[in-house]
Amino acid sequence: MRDLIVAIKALSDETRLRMMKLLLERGCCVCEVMQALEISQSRASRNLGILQNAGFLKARRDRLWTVYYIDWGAAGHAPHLARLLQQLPIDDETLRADRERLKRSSPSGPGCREERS
Amino acid sequence: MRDLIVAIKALSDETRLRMMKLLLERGCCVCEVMQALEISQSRASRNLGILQNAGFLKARRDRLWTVYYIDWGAAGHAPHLARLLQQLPIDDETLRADRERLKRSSPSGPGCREERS
DNA sequence: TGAGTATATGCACATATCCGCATTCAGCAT
DNA sequence: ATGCTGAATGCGGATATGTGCATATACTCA
Repeated sequence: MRDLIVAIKALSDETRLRMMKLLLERGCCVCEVMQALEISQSRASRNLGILQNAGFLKARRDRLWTVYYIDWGAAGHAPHLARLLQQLPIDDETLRADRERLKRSSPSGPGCREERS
Repeated sequence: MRDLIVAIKALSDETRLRMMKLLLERGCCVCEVMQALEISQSRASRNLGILQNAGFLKARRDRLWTVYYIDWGAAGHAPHLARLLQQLPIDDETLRADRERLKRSSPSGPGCREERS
């Protein structure tokens, strides 16, 4: 039960829920996530780590970047929850904006190589 | 999205997860829940209230007792999550013990006095 | 090698969560 | 009305969580 609670708790935060909805579309590196959600680097990294630790994500290195993506083959309940989340129709303006910014972002886009204000 | 987060957060606690698994079997009054989970009255009442507020439960008064039960017709995402939780096979000793104590409990156990109609 | 870039992490702090205790509230019976 | 019982709640304190800042780490490339 402990792992189930860890998984649910990981989803019970707005930042991480937005991350999951984003990553359910496609894998992203940390800088893409921080651009899409307009959050700080440490916040992005930390919360991605929590999702990974809960069994939702895996990390793969691609040159300079660490790409996080849904771990559909993980043990435990995380994949079940991820699929539910994927099927759940959530009508939300924030999520739409995140998705929109993700399209415009890239691993080498502004915010990755350059500093933001 | 706010209501979804409230719902998920409600499930992200061990006490409340145990309550949900119990109530997915049958409706219970507060004193049955506190007996089955072996928790204090205030703890039971408070957490049942949180689950109700999140859209998972409804309360009905039956003479002296307040019976909580799953609200399958609730608006929002709670019923979806409840169904997932119901279908999720969780192999856990604590949950088994809770179920066992529930069978032995009644609204007239220690803390409750009378038989139920 | 050393500079540069993406990501991770230690720390401090504000806020949120959970609980027990005691009290209060609400319904039933006499 | 009074008394009894089940349930809800205000309060205080311990613990957990989320964040920014600064720094450390890991990796790439010249």
